[in-house]
Amino acid sequence: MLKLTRVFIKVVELGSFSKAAKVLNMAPSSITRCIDKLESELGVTLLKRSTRQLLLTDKGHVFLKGSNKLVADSDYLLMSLSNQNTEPEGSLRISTFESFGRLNICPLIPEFLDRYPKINIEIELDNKMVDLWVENIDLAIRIGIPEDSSLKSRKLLSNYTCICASPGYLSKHDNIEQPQDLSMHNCLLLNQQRQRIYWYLKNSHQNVKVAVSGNLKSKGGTPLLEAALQGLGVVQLANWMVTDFVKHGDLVVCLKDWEPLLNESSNGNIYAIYKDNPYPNPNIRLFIDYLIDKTHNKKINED
Amino acid sequence: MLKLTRVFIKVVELGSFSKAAKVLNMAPSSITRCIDKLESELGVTLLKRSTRQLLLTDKGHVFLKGSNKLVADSDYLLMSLSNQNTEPEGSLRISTFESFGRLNICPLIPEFLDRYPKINIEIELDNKMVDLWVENIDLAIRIGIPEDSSLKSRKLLSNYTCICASPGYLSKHDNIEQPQDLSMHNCLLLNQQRQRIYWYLKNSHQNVKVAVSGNLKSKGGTPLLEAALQGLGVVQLANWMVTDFVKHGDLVVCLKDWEPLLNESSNGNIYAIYKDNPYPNPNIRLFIDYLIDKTHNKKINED
DNA sequence: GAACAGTTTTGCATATAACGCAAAGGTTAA
DNA sequence: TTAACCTTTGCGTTATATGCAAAACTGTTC
Repeated sequence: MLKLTRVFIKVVELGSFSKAAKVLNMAPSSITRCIDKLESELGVTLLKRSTRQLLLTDKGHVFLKGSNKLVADSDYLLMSLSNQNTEPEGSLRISTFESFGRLNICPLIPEFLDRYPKINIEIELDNKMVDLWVENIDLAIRIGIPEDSSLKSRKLLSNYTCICASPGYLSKHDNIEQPQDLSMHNCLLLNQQRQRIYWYLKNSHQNVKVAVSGNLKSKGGTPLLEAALQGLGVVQLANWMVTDFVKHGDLVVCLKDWEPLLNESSNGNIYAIYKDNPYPNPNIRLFIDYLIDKTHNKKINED
Repeated sequence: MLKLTRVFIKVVELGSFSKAAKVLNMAPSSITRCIDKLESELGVTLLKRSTRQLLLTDKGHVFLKGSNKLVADSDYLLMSLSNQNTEPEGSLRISTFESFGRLNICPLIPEFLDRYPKINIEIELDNKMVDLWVENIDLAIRIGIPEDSSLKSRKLLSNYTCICASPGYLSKHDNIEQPQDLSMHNCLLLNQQRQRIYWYLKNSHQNVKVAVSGNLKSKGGTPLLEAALQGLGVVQLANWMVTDFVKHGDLVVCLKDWEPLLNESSNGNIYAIYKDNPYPNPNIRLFIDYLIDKTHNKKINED
């Protein structure tokens, strides 16, 4: 029942069975069955379902409120069994991609360690894909959800991007008025896992995919940002990286009527990834909750 | 997990796998497996097991307390989904100290159950200090307010006491004309949590504390009352216990110009104690209101 | 120390539940 | 009306739960 309740909460949170299925690494049909079973056990209808939207019933609202508390109490109980009202302590090994770690995670660590001085954090900023099991990483911060079913993920924030260049670059090169124009520009390319050769954009009535190329590639955004600031080319970077530069006029957003995506279907979200371990290090949850709290309250340059 | 938790609670309550199996209509081996699975999921040992007895580990105690709360929350949530504004029903577990429960609570129960026939009451009369969370007691009746901040209390009535002895005892022993005289008498002592060795009295211009001793001690007032009636000694008991005996001359109040106290500063009040639970069993409030109504309208031998 | 009675545990076979794939059906915006 | 996306259903496979019977364990009594 508690597992079913967790599924229900995730479904409501994402407003979709299939989205919840992705996050929970389950098939959509299993989500359907879980909600069916929960409704059957409770004897009430929780959701008015359609393929396009889910609506909470009145009883669904009542149950959601109570179930959030139930799950929180359960989590707390589990945690109190491991910590026994002691001050959180122990180690936490974190891997995060460089730019996000440097700009958004590292600044949050001192306050966390002030709050929990007995916790030791080991953090690596690098842009290679790490195997959490092999390298014994407790927590990785990544864009997108890994397909590895032995890992769990929790969304930290969305990862909106924009395509921008410096005023200097734009004054010396052809105008960029539509996506295809990017082909004629030096595009600074983010390498992730495989070589990126397309940028994807969408607006209100179409999605396009543009073949792009350029003379600078990097797995992380930092070198690309620096190159763009110096007028080397056009770059697609996350808003949390470039917002301040845009504000100061060091970078100009191009193709404002289009939303750039990170792959064919989405702009990618940033997730906390951790091992699906029946005996998890409680500091993992502690740090994730801390991050969620910080990201939700501060809106780390998400939009 | 919730199902496993319910099995655990029943096992602890009955102190036996096989007894729990009978009540839950399961095979004993299934109980073993449920507890195995629960311990595995939690990563802790909850019970030291032998074929003759089960002992809760420290972590088992922690888990028991939290699991009772979890199950109560879950039950409340289920109940709030089904019927609202319908006839009160469900269970109510009450613990009260023996003498007060026998004399003042038990007589009120039949009328309460006549009024709410769908409620089931389980009441225990005993003088040990119960942990409401661990023993899953909905409502305890006690003298004084507990220091446990997870509990709430509501005053039922004051607890005036008097010091008395039987005429037979008094005719065979020295007069009791001032508090210090009590030291020379066999005083029947109420044990609560720690050994009582003083009686406290006050009048219009002074408070005194008298060291007393005697050859009979009990946690509850009933054995002391019986011994006093038979001339064994002097006793300090609540008025609601002795008023009728005083009226019939079976007991004589001593030191009428002094008011006996239960501790250094007060005579102690009687409180209804219940868990500070955001989703309380509504029957608790119902019963407390009923008790308040009865005690205020009837003045249960309060003075 | 041995016998005994009651209890938990283990091995095993069977029953039940969970799960994902693929196809069918439903919904809504264009 | 069509297309895209989503939920649902049928089905086969896999995983888990369950009870029976026997073994092992525990504590009391003689």
